[in-house]
Amino acid sequence: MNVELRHLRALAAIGDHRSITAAARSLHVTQPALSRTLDQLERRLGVRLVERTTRQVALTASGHRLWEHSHRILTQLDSALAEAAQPQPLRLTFAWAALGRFTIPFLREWRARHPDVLVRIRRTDDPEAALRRGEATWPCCAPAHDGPRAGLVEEPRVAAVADDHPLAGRTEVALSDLVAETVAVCETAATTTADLWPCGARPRTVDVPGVEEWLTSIATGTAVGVTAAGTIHHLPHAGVTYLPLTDADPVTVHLAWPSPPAHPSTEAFVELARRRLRRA
Amino acid sequence: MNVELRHLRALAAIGDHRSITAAARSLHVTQPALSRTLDQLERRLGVRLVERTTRQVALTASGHRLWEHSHRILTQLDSALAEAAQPQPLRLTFAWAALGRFTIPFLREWRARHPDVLVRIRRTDDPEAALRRGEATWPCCAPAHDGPRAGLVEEPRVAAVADDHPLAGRTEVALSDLVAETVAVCETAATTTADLWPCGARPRTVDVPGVEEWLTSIATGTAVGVTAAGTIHHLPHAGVTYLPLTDADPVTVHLAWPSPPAHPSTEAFVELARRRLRRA
DNA sequence: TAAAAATACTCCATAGGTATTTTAT
DNA sequence: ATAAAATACCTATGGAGTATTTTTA
Repeated sequence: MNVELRHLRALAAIGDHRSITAAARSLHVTQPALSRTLDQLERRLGVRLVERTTRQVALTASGHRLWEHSHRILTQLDSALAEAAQPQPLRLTFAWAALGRFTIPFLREWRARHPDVLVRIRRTDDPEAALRRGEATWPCCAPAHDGPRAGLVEEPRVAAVADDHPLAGRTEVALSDLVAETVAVCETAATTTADLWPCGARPRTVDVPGVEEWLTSIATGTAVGVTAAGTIHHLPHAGVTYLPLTDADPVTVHLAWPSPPAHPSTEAFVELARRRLRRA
Repeated sequence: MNVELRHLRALAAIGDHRSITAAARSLHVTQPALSRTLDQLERRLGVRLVERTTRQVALTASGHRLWEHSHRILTQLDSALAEAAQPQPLRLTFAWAALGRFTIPFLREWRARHPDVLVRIRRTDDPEAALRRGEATWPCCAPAHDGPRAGLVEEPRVAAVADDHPLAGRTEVALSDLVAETVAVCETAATTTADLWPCGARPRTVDVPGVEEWLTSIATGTAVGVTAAGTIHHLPHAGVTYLPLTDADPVTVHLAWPSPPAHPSTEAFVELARRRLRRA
């Protein structure tokens, strides 16, 4: 059964007007053409859809169902096409901290230079997956990614502990202060693992599936965390205190993008990021 | 933009296979044909959907969105057509009591004689509207309907009062017992109005929008109701007591159907109903 | 250089138009 | 008798095939 959109449009209009002539007018075709289109649809489905005499046009049970479905499907198609025809936003995905304190100024500059290319920034627990699917145009912080990427700003690391944790009163901590703790590590987008500590003097770790669970386990005192300083600005932190980690190497924030680029402005975006944020 | 289903199918397959040649194979068309179809779609939308070189095919941001939407729309279309191609159930709609105690035996006989024509029976507050739309094939109890109809069984009327109403202890009531009460009358599908009482000795009435509200207003003691005896079997009646109404004329239950009939078995159904249920 | 996409061209299937006939009220 | 749907016939658009060229990894 080789049904085409014109068949759906035909049934939709005929059901609306309860008249083939009137429906034909509304579709800007002639009455015989529409008559044949309806006949075709019925033959291809093997079902009577419209009960018609020269005086009266009425939908059958099947026709009524398909009439409703046709309207729904045509509406969905219209919005899908309208959406596709519009310029798509450049999607930027991050798990922890995007570009830290540089995020806002950088996006402001982008907007000034490319006012027509919208950037939509969204947090997700698994930016690598979004990158692989080609869905998110731009995950940040993807150290394990083997596609094209650019190392940008360096962020100092900070420790995250519960507000009522013994360390919370300190003004700063060292790696050695955390060895006796349990450190929460995000499974899909970790910025910090036990490798940060010298071999032999590593804390216990516990895997958490996402940022939400990472924060919760810290706020409840189940674990402590280590992350990039930018996280402080990008995540809610009720019940969590962040402290500078004095002796840990900084994190390098990477920008990664799908190859080939899903969005036409990809190259321009990378270029601007490189110019403004390289080893800042 | 004159997009057709073949464009959606093309994009769906190309997105799946990430190759025009492979997608063309799966669609049983040649590679040049599919190449042109994709090109057409992009031109008609004015948007690049697939970033392609001779070695690599990848969806753009817009292409990815439309690829997903295409799959969804095509799936919906398939099921809509499959549903339409199947024989539709004969829909029977009622507001209060269908055919009362005859409903089950009658539908059993129908099923024995027409095992291939399913009957779906559904309650609604406004069967007349369903009938006008041609959606429900068969509302019952439509005394005001001016289309084709058949008078079938006669049902005695009963009074409905709250369990804790003074009349609830009686074994039967008369119309005069209800004159001092407020009678709830359904706006869209009333079987009983104040006309039932002799002129000059009529009770106060209150309009309710549907059966649900009718039951509630009775159970809470706000009003009492009068309906056909079949209602007792077809409606839940927590908190409501039904009593025979000794001196009221019985209700004639009608069968009404859309003209022309939406379902091909309409005539057969009416005929059987007439034979079995006329003035039963 | 090899594999895949794009282009050139040809053909014919069919959607849609005009003219006319049939049908139901 | 009249208005609307169905049928007959014709035209031309454009979708799909074959053959070939172009491109990139």
